[in-house]
Amino acid sequence: MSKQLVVLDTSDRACCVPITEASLDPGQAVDLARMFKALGDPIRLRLLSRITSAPDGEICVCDITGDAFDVSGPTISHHLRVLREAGLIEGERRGTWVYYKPVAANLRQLAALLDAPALASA
Amino acid sequence: MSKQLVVLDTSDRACCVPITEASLDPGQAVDLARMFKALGDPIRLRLLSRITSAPDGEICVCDITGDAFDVSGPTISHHLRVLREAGLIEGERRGTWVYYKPVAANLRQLAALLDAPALASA
DNA sequence: ACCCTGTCTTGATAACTGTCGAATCAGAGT
DNA sequence: ACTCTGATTCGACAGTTATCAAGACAGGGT
Repeated sequence: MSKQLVVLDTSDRACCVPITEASLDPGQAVDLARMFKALGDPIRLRLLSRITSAPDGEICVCDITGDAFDVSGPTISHHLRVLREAGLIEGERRGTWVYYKPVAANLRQLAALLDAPALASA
Repeated sequence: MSKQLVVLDTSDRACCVPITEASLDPGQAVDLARMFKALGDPIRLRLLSRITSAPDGEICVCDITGDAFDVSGPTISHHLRVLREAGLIEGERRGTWVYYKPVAANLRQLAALLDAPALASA
């Protein structure tokens, strides 16, 4: 269960090249789009923000459920699953609680793709 | 017609702060999510790549329709509209043809949000 | 063995999205 | 005016997604 995208980076340099540099390979675009799509929801964006900004580098689900998020527990769980299957976070159960932490490599890959020095003048 | 997100940046510093730094404001999350969602489709990602990597900084729709994209004209048009309404590109008609170019400020804002130095160790 | 709390899965439903064909609009050139 | 080409909008349909309530699973404590 729990298929999970790890780092893509198949052809050593294909990853981490800004979109300004060349037309995106169709196959790569699918994987990248899955990650961006996972970010394309306000609740997931806030969840990821909470996770990445956690002091210990990880956060307990118990600290987000029923909090400022006005959605039910299952819905939170669903969004965490989407983020996890997109490869943006990863979770681990420790006793009663489940902890999530970001997958930095993939987050940085997205940032690099959008970081467009050639666009500085627009 | 054609509502279009320009730069968000309402509270001078709210923009461009990495998600690692603080929990995202719910209102901001909505606007940011709309941009990420626009990137969350392989065809749109490839379209944006073509637009941002165009030599002249802009590209004619006539150069993408019926090209390597195996979707119909109306579908291309639909995706361009989504990108435009998200504030990632902007279009202009010149005579018979329509040209699109990226909105660099908003693209850079997304990159900055994901650029997470604090995550370097993961 | 039993419950209790935390988290996830299932099943259902309403809303949204991607896609196409057909129709429409915008300009340019006879 | 008419037509031709490029681009968009409209209407419809299949597939996907967000959400919740109800139920299931995992571990810890009594």
